[in-house]
Amino acid sequence: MSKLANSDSAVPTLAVSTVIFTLRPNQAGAMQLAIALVRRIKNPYQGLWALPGGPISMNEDLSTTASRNLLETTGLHPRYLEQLYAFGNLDRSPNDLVENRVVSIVYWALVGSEEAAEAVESENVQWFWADKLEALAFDHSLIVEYALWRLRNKLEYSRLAHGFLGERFTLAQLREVYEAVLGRALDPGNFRRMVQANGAVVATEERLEGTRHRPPKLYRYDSTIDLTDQGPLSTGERK
Amino acid sequence: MSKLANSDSAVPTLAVSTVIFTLRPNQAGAMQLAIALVRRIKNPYQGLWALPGGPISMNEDLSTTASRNLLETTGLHPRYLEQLYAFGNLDRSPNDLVENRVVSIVYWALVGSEEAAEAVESENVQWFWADKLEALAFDHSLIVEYALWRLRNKLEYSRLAHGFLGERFTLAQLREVYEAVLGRALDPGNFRRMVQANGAVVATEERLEGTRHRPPKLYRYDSTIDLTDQGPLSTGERK
DNA sequence: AAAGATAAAGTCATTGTGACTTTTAGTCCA
DNA sequence: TGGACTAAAAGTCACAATGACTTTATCTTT
Repeated sequence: MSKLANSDSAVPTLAVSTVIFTLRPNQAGAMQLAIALVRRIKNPYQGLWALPGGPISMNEDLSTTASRNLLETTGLHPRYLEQLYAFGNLDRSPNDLVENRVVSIVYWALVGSEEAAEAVESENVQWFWADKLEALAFDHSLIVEYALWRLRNKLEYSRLAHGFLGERFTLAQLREVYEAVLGRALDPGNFRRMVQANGAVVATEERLEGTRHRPPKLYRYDSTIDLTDQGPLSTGERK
Repeated sequence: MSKLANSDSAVPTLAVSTVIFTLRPNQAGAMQLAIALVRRIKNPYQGLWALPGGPISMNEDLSTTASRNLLETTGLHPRYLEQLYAFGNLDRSPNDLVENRVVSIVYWALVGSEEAAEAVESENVQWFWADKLEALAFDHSLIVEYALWRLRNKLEYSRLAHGFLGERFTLAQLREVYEAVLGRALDPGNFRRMVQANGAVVATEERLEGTRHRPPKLYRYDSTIDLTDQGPLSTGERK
């Protein structure tokens, strides 16, 4: 008798969840793609890891709910946020719980590396490497796999990498982001050519000092481009 | 006091709508992209045209709800069905109706030309040319615009055109589908080369007789590929 | 001053593509 | 019966994009 909305009117519950990506250095010092997960503290799937999320709010846009929820559970501010998919199939919950059907509108987010380094990591909130995830609660493994695919695709014709980096960065750092997300090495020369032809990134006068080799130029994004969201709601050009 | 689920527990209503595409010959006999719309018979927006849709069902997958609803309101069977986006912003309804917030999970569908020709067209269900739509109810104009963009994009690296065509077709017919969807003429020679390089389409032994010129070969799709859906739920390769 | 390292620029072959031409194989009509 | 007509089908050419690779430049370290 605890569920108010769900018990007799029998409509699915609406929830918003988010797949949170960042880049973190591994033991070897190389950047690697990581995902923030929360531990479930009640059944079903108690003890397993799952995507952070929560119920929808009556007075918020969906994306606002996603980013507020993300902030509340992990303390993180998304640098990029986009809707991924609405998951609502009947078999999402264990068989004996079909009465508690949940439709999840899932977003995915990027968080800057610096912020991710400072943040959280409590008993029940932790970072996991994206390429070796254990089995997650519900259909969340499937969701993460799909989010990974979208991230990798979108990286190519978008300036998504900005979501991981600071204001100024070297081309080697930018390439490291691409390599970490795509999971493979890229040719430095060809990468440079590709980035410069694209035009979204411009060189500054500054250089990164303190390396033990020729100091690389620092670059920045063209700005004048809002990163957050996309989707059908943007008024500008679609890309 | 009419709304049961919505009055005091205050959760948004969940609905499923669908953007239904087909190709129909215009006055000049050329194929053109069309969309099926239904007329609203009550407020808000009474009398305006809108996307067909309905409430979610407790015992159906989202895509099943979409295709059932599509069949019930228009009599059409979708040849292709894919989730488009979940629309749930606060400003979707007129200001005085924010209490009745609706989150719409929108699908888009393709219907074969022959079936579309036979079907419906009643007082309250009609086909409209996709490129000259009047203003629709709610945010449905925005939704249709986004669906059009997705259709045009997906056409390129997918065998979507099959959703409009029959089993066997000439390359000229296939090209006509592309031209209608993309809204521009394509070079016949280059189109032939592109399709054959792609490999999704194979020639049959048959030819289309009865033309007043050299009879073209009939082609068919490679089959072994299920067209319906895609999205994160497919087990096969992602494309 | 030489070694080591990466930045930065350049080379080369292959592929994909838009615009266009030529050849082929049928129908239509005088 | 034969030439006009039409679109199918194949081919040509120039150019842009890209993967693999080489060369040169510029800094730090020893």
